[in-house]
Amino acid sequence: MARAGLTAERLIHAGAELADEVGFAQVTVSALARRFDVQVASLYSHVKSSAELKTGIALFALAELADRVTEALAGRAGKDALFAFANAYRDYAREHPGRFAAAKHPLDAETAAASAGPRHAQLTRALLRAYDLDEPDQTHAVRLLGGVFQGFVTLELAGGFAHSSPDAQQSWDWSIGALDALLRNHAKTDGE
Amino acid sequence: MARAGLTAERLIHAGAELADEVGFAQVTVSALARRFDVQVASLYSHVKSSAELKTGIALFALAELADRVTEALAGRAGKDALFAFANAYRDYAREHPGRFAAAKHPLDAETAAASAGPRHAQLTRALLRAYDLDEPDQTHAVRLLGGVFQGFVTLELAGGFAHSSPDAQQSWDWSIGALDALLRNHAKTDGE
DNA sequence: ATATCTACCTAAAGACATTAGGCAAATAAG
DNA sequence: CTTATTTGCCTAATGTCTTTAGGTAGATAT
Repeated sequence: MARAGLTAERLIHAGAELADEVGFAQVTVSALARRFDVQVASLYSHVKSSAELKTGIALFALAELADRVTEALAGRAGKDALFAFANAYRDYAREHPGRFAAAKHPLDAETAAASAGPRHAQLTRALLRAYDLDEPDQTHAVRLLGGVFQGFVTLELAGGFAHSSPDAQQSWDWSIGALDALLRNHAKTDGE
Repeated sequence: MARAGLTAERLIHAGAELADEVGFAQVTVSALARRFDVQVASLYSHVKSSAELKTGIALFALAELADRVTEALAGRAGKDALFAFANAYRDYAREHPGRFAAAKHPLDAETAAASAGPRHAQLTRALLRAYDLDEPDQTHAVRLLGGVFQGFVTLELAGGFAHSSPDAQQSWDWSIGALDALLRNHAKTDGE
């Protein structure tokens, strides 16, 4: 029999595609084996376990998303950069809902530290440079923005804003615009 | 043999407790049967399926959370109400991480409409009354707040802010305070 | 006390995860 | 080019979870 040519990378990538098609929760070793037309046990030469496979997909998605954001941020600053970051994030989630779900997959501390997670934080700090925030405000802002992006997009993808007007796009633009104003108001030593 | 006295309600409640102990994803019909010391198949007289059980826990958690928020909001308005709402939400998630995860469980449109989800939106609108926003700004604000609460708390619970200073509490207070300012700036016909 | 109902049971089948051990295809050594 | 070695994929088997079908005994009504 001809070999299928499996590798951990191909499995993770196919797992990401499968996640976008059927949902991250439905990504199983068995489904992946069917997709490659091999026996289930064969995958275990390349991934240690189902958990490791899902972690691999999570790391892949986090890195891909960070790449997108990096590209979106290039040559921009201030409000322009904020919108570019936010839209890159949201667009990725809408194009790749399964990978986005994977990116939210919990990682143990060690894995998280080696993931693209810290890169996301760095990208946010780069974006915030134009807003000229003191510490610890900058860290607060990193967390607020992370929360808004992830939370809003998650709710939108879950259908939370469907069947009601105005459409989600408008609320998104309004929210990011409001955050821009919020950040400008907090520049440097500015209280309350 | 003495009967265990199972009912759908007891199963859902026990499922919520189990979720807090071992994680919502680990709540299974089997684990619940072990907890009640009955055979697995016995549960199927009370719940149609594993999916229905999880949906039941999700609805329970959403309602419980809405109750908490309702209580927190009583007699408060403006910034005070905003902090009360936000803290009730976050405290619930920290006290009941499994139920909080359950509350994020995707529901089909019909179930979602009959859930406490719309009540959450109404509570947010009640909170926003003091900020005197025009439509569609009020809807935008409902969505922004929903996103921030859910996103920030999810990231915090996932350990995203661990091992770094300042602690999450400070970022939370800063963020909610900043949102209060944001909302005040957008009162009525206020552009930019 | 008998009849009905139903809560919980046993039994069985199907899906997924995982491990152990085997064969054949790719690769390296002669 | 042949032989030796590695290793990619296979078969087989076990355990867990979900779900359905049909039975029994304990609760409830007559």
